[in-house]
Parts: sequence; structure tokens; C-alpha cells
Amino acid sequence: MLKIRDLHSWPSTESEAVAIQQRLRPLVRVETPTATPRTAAGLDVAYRDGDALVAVVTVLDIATLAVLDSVVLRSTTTFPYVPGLFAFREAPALLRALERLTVLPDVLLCDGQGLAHPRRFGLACHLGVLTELPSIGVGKTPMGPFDAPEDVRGAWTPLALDNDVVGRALRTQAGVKPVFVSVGHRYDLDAACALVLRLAPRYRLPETTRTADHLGRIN
DNA sequence: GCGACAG
DNA sequence: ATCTTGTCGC
Repeated sequence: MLKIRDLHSWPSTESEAVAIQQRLRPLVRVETPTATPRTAAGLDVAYRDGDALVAVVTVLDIATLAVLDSVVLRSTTTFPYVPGLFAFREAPALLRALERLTVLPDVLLCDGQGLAHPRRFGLACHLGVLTELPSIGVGKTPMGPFDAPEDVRGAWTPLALDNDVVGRALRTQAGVKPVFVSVGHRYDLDAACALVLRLAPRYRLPETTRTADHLGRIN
């Protein structure tokens, strides 16, 4: 159902990984989404003892937050955790999980950064470019400094890296830390923040990531 | 050279 | 990410 573009093989060294990011970075497209999305996917990976991991993808109906589909895939670690090269650790398993989806989502919400990345090619960009699906990065920790948005749901401040605005620190609830939203592929920052707010009516993180995280813990 | 650094 | 007690709040 979902086609994964064969743009590169999975590297085993950091320098190869960086070269792939630099080669794929120009393929990212920032654009206003054509239509209002009806479904959104949450992607997450849980780690187990040793090199075992569990990749989870859930598809929710944005209007009702009902879970329409979910895939839980057990796999194993292929690349160490290196800040800036996160996709090479999590994307292989997440892509295999995405291929097993029955309901194709209108947009991907990734657990990590998109353009808010040192080379402007975080996990959300990587998954977006390889699937050609619109994608958004929702991180719990920023990769750079930021000014705290006011403590009101919906408040935000720009996230800058070097001299570019690469994302936003977005307050999804008063009294909790903001989340860090950036474009992954085929989306824009305003629409991304609006969607994250709709998906997080009650908690800090969007329901998509919460359900995916939950499934990863119990499986 | 040293520290910082998505999950 | 994961390892973990108690505590505050709905």
C-alpha cells in the first residue's frame, strides 16, 4: 500500500549517515497542505533490554481521536543513538511498520525534530521524504536554545538555529513544558502547530504520540 | 581540545 | 530511551 522510496541504503558509519542527510535535505518541501487532514499517524519506538526495540505506528481520526489502525513491530537496533543521526536508529523499523498499515494516514507526527535539526534534516524530514507523505516533527526537547512562550495554551515562540527560524516552542497546555514543533515534509509551520494543538486537547503531547507510546510499553 | 547534543 | 519514590492534583 505505501511505497518507500529507495534513495539510500542504511549506513553503518556516522560520516556516511551525514552524507545521506546532506544529499536528501534538498528534497524536503515546505508547503501549505492542500486539504485539511482527516487522519494522522503517531510514530514511536520503545527500547527493551539489549538491542531489542518496538516500533509503533498508530493512525487516529483527527476529529474524534479514535484509533483507526495500529502496527506494533518488534525489531533490533542497527545504529547507536547519536544526536543529529536519530533517524538512522529509528527510521528503519518505523518504515517497516508503516508498510504494514491498512489505513494510509494524511500526515505523520514523528517523535523528534524535522527541520529543527543541525543539518535541517531530522527524523520527520527523513520519514517524509522516503514516504512522500506530509510529516511533522514534535520533539520533547529542543536541539537549540529558545525563549519560553507565555503560559497559555496555544502560545509559542520561534525556534532558531543559526539564523533561521526552524520551528516553534508550542505550549499545548498551560502549566506544562512546551513541545518543539517543526516541519518534516510537505507541510508548513502554521498548519503544523494548528494540527498539534488539535491533537493535544488535554495533555502536553498529541494523542497520536501518546497512543503510540502506550502501545510500545505494553507490547 | 572540551562540552553540548532529538530519543 | 530507561532506571525509579513519593507527591500534588483532578
